[in-house]
Amino acid sequence: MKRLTSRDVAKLAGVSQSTVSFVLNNSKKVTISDETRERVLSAAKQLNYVPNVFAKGLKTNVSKLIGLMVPNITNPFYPLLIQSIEEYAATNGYNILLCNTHRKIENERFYLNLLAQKSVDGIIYLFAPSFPEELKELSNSLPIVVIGDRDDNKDLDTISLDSFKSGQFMIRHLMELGHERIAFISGSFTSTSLSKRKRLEGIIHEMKKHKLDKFLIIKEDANEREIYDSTYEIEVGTSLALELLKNNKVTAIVGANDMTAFGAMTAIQKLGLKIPDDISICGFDNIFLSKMVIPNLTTIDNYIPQRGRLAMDILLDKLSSSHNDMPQVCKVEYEPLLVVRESTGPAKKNT
Amino acid sequence: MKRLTSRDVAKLAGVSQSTVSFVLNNSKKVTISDETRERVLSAAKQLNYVPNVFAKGLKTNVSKLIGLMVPNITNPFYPLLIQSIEEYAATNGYNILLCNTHRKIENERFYLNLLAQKSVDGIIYLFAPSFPEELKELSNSLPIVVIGDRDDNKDLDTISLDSFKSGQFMIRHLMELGHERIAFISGSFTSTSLSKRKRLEGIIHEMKKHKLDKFLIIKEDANEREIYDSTYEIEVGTSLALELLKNNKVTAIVGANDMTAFGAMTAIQKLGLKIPDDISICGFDNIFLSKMVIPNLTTIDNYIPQRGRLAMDILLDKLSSSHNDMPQVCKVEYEPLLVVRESTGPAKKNT
DNA sequence: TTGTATGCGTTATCAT
DNA sequence: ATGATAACGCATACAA
Repeated sequence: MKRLTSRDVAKLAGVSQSTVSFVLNNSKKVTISDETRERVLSAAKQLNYVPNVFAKGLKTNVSKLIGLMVPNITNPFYPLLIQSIEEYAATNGYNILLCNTHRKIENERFYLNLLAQKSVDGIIYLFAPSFPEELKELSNSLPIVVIGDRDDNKDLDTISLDSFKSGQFMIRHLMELGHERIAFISGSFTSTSLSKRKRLEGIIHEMKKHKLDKFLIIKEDANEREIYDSTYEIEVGTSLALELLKNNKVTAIVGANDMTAFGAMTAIQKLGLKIPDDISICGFDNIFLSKMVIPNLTTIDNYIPQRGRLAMDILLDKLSSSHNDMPQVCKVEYEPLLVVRESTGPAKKNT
Repeated sequence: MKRLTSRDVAKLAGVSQSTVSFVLNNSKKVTISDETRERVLSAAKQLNYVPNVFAKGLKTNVSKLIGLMVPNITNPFYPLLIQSIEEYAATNGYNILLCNTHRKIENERFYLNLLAQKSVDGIIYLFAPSFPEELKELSNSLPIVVIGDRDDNKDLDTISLDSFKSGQFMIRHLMELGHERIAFISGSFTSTSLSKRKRLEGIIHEMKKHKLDKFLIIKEDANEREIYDSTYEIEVGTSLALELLKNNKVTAIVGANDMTAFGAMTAIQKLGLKIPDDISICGFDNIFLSKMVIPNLTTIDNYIPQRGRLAMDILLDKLSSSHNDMPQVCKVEYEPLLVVRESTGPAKKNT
């Protein structure tokens, strides 16, 4: 059973192989009589003909493949992003090549090489790339879009969201509720977790503005653990919160993200404290769990699906528009959105 | 800037193009002097030569691509599976082509065609395929492995786990704790959720064995909703549990999976009941969240990472072993493992 | 409007 | 041990 080719279709339809190619590609440069077109089409259907990607690619140099660099697929934040990208890609005939880096630079390196080999048509990064210069260079030959934080990189197309502002927004919200003694807890800052860092900077900036920065406590996990699943983020939240509340009086805890906030909630409940009566808690990301836990978590929405689709949109745009007519770098920034739920309330007065 | 080819490497190394091919592929049929080999290798490195996949594929018909059919990537159950598969695939030079079907049969159809076009080297299904006959046919030309439930399909390689037993195990556990009035709650059974159905069957079977089946209450969500993210499973758990507890006296609730169980926990807490003192609750899947919530959830472990790796192992095996020497169907079954945690306890006596 | 002919960059067979 | 050469299946410039 040998694979059938366009030549077989041609034979059945009684035309030449090139005519088959014209018909099947809807070639505009050539006009085909309706009758031959019909014959070719039905012959192709009858034989269940599927063009050979390799031969096609060899001529056209397009693979209809998009490489997707993901830091950690088990963190619920990313599947949402992946889903929106994948769905949109599929409807446009593109497939997603999944590259889960585990936030390790050597994996990123590995996949970058692999993607080059597979000659993907484009790459989407869901985190700040570790080799920006190299990617900039690469972006001359294939479109690359980064979904990440503001200033993740100067020279690449980026769909960003200003995490600095996210931090500010959250603190403003807490201050309006009367909170002054606030703690920020976070897992260790890896090189790829720019967002966390920026959130903290925003927080510090806002606290300073009101001369309250001496009341800010920052708890960061010391051990640089391997992050293999998001259990880590939750555990860190629990342990840091427990440690924190042993020695400090705070009226609000800000988690570096929702997962860490969940961990902290667990700790608080363990200690028999009430949220938000005794202590307010909030996170970042607005992952779906944040509206499922009790109490619902106050958080910052990052426009995940929207950004995913936009990234794919930009990619498709560059792919279609003959590739070299818009050399300028494209930057889009979303404004973070505060989502107030049940886990934050007025600061407890007496302490 | 035109792409460089093996011919360029040959020129630089001062050998013929075919020699380059021999060296780079470590061809066993031919012996190359160490000196030429060295020259070719260094020339390739110097030029940063990357072989063209299309040309290579055209000759060899291998893409080093594995299609991965996933029902719903936002359900935390799947990223774990995906991760183990992807990681193992990558170390063997294979890439994962992600196909998120949203549990819709038309998407599955769509992706199946797409995968054929991309000429993947193999396919892994993470759910019971909707077109088993077609896949059986397909499996003559490329390996297909299903990770799913026992009897998901007769004729395909399957890494299964007997969900019927899972149901039995759970009921036995609850009966040992003295529970007799038990409720099972579940989202609507779609065609692709065989596991849920089997779990329920196991539950019913075990209850019948002890003549307790008239004390079993089954709550299934009526509306066939579009499942776009796993929020659904949680919400269903909450609403069904609320409804259930309004009219019925039960001492234990079994969720169709961990997510649904979480939802039920939320409802129970809302009603001011204590887990497990007033009511026991348990789920299936042992997703990472089940050991993070308070109280920890009693559940059934499904050996997710192990099964993922095994699926990839089988695929790799079939890919390497010249493809036709083991025509028999491969079936592996894992035994479900009961994981007892805090959410189940002795049945409340007085009611 | 359709058919002929060529080349894309490999691999692999056959000479040398 | 190495080089010339013929496919692989398709797209496309050119001829008819």
